[in-house]
Amino acid sequence: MTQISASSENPAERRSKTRIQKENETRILLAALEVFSENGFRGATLDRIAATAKMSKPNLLYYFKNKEEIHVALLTDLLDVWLAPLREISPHGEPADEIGSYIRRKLESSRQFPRESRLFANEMLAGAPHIGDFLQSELKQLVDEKAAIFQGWIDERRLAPCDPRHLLFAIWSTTQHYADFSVQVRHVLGLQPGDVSYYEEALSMLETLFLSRLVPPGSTD
Amino acid sequence: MTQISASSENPAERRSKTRIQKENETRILLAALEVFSENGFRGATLDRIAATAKMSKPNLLYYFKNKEEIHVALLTDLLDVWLAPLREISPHGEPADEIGSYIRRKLESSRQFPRESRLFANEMLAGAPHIGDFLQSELKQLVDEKAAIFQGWIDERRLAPCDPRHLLFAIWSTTQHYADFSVQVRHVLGLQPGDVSYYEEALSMLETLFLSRLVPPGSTD
DNA sequence: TATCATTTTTACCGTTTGGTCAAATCTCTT
DNA sequence: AAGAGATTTGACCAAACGGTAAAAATGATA
Repeated sequence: MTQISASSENPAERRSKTRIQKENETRILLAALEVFSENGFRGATLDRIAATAKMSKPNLLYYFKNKEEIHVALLTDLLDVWLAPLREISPHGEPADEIGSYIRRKLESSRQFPRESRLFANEMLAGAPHIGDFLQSELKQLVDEKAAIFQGWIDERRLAPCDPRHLLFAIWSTTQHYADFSVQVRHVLGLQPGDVSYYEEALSMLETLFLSRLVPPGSTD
Repeated sequence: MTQISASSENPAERRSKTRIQKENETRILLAALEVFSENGFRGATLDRIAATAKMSKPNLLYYFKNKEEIHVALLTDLLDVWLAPLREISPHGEPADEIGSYIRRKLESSRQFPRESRLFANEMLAGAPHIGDFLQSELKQLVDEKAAIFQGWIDERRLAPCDPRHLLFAIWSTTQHYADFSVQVRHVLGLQPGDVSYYEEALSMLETLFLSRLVPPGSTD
């Protein structure tokens, strides 16, 4: 009697993945990330994903049963990456340290995972049809939790009075901007297509903005 | 002899537009803005634009010769809206006033034209295939000009030392975020789909962030 | 009201798209 | 080396896609 393997003809439902299966799923997801992050869900095509993955379309559909399933797999992976920096914010540190290191983590995430960031941005622009539930439940809950930390600091006069959730929005937008709008950043700075040297200047700017004072006290202050 | 009208069969090339033509072009552009801003150029379809405009597809193509021409028309209109707030920055005002009013203009622009903002964002995410030239020439030039103003203020110690162009990036990202990521903002804040009441809190946050001090001076500062 | 230009519709075309199927090939184990 | 299972491919399909042609309907004007 041979070893029992999953009876399903669908490789995704098999108990343990083969070497080839692991390799190909990785290749597909990488190619899909490239295509989805540029054109969004509707603008992406299976043909382009297959071509990018150097694989025939039916072969691609042997590993993922349809377009949506690939997209969901990418988004699922993405959400962990997206949340990780936020989770690390601690109520026990100094506000300046905690906010500063959060900004650094977020900016580093933009540099390391620009396509993931654009995938997320595309999903937002489309009205978050696939991750609306996540935003309303998991993310909202985590934001509420971290906002409470900020509010504690505000009450202790260790942070300027402000809406903590909007402070988070400001950190998200400024850091993600360098991934999502990298074309614009490069064009305006006069850099070459692949050049990402602006991240150091970006960090410097964001630390000035969030942790020190941009406009000195003056007559109109 | 009857009045000479343009001999072309293409309504776009006629000298003066008829009432119906003006109405229908407006309807089409409005519908196209809706569809393009949600799904990007590739993700949008003529069928959906036609349906949104309550018009048959061939009728739509009677006014615009193809999909790209509609997109170009939208982007052309958009760029003026996008640049307008930036142009107004003056070297003669106080830094805090100029930056403050620029933020207010930008944020107001996000509130009034969220779909235009998302259209722009979609174009960026796709790698700016249609407006890359604009970014490299017109926008870069204007940014350089305004950055020089900021640099002047920095030299005069009226603004903290920072890269002026990254300061502009920070203003762009934070203000546009409220249009581009409005779904996320609403979900995190627990607001209803149409609710845009967060713009007042947003302005308050951004004024605190850019014009005053977020983290008070402390031991770790 | 007759006329002519403008506008709208119906019917269509070739291509692209998401996806299926069965046969062929490959890989791994015995 | 053989058999079973895993993988890959080519041929195909229906629907959606961008777009066209020509006729029909409407509007403006004399």
